[in-house]
Amino acid sequence: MIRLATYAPREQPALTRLAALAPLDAEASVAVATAIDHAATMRPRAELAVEGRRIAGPRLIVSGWAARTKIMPDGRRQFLSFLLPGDLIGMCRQPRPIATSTIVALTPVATCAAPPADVSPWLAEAYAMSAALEEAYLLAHIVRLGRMHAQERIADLLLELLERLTLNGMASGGQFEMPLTQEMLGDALGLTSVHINRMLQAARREGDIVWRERQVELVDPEKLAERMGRRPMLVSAAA
Amino acid sequence: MIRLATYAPREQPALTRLAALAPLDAEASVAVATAIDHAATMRPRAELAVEGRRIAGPRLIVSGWAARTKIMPDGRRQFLSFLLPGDLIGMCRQPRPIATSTIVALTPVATCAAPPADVSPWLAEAYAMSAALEEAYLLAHIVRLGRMHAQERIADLLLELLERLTLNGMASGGQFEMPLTQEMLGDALGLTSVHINRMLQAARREGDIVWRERQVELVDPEKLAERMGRRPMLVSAAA
DNA sequence: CGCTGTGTTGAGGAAGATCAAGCGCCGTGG
DNA sequence: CCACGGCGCTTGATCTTCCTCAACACAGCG
Repeated sequence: MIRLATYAPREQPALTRLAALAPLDAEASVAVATAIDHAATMRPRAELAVEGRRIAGPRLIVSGWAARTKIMPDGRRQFLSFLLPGDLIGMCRQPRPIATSTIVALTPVATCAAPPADVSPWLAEAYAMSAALEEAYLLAHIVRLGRMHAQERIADLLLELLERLTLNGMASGGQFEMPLTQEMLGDALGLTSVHINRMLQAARREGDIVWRERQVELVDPEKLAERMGRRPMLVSAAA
Repeated sequence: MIRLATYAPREQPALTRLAALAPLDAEASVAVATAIDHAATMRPRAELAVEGRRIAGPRLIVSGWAARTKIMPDGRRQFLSFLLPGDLIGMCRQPRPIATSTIVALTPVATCAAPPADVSPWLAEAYAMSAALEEAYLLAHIVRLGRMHAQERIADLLLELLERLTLNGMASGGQFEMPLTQEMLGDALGLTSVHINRMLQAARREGDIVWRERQVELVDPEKLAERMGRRPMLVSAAA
């Protein structure tokens, strides 16, 4: 299902992801690769976009993790989604390039200008797939928050992250590097970090996940996904 | 803020909304009005779209309420969003017209084919605004589910509905007709109908809302919005 | 060396779920 | 015409999940 095009070396997650979303031709691959060469990096906690403010232009995440966030007047914070290498930001086809949410870097993040879609129809296709996936993940997040218990929320989110990181080549064998703190996980899942901690311990005790030294392993992703009634997004989006 | 164009009679909420999103010219107004004349109606519980299945084409809600839903294998149900007169469905600019979620009619619903965007640049503009608003409401819903208490969720959702129904002319003076049952409200807000019931009573006791005979009145929407740190979506989207 | 951020643990409390029952309303069918 | 059943709303009792507050261990880092 996940195909690696000739021009998508494993070493470059952003290119790997786009090539997996659509079979990029040479023009597209070169455009993306050269764009990546001109990436700029930001520190953790830096804001890649601010809600209500104009966006410079569409950008591509080259490395690092970021999150779209909303902060309530009393300080409560909610992560709307995570942004991983290969994800696009500010791709509104709208005339008004206004950010609908604030985006904050969770780790050191490198981004580059996203090559315009008219470089190649395949690149445009990849962008379209990316946008469709993004919406699908937003909807999945609503279900998580609305109808899942703490343990389910955690498992479901980790499965999503595994899926996405597998797509861009940053995960394999159910294992990936996890830069998120338990507090960040809580802010994404509508829970407190204390509760996240306890539920993670339970999951570890039950042998579902192994988590040490910033490395997460989902012991049996298929079984876990089955238990949650989860299907891979790409299948449903591309079917 | 909400302007009524010459061609948007109060009697037609769908047209009213589109005209409020962008100043429609005669071509656009006529196209929409004639499309509305060919609306088809469906019964409650009928499905306007099914997740993973192809969509016939973009459609415009003419009257009635619908909801995007996800149902988990064990029967848990989550409403992703509500669809009101003037809302569009199936407007994916994607090559693949696949529904990302199931849409079910909550009341008798009339829909018509959405006039193509190239009828008029103003109509295209209205569609773009509509899409931007839809995303903004999705994000707001995530915050509701993730970080708000039951009472806040209810108040916030009612404020959103008031805002949207005011935009299409179906509400005035903080008052509108409410076809949703308490169970539907629960399915949208990630709560049980029992708890919705109790929280509604509390809100009534405190004088925040009046709800009888399918009519909802938010006694002081501005104060309520202030208390929740809520701003009108259109302002932030169009600023 | 103290500081800050992250993970961990405990005790107690509050929000919301679950289970169960009853009520009023309305459409349907005898 | 009335009995019936279904649906939506309401209420009570009880239980679970998750939060809050607090403290402490540990590591990296200036």
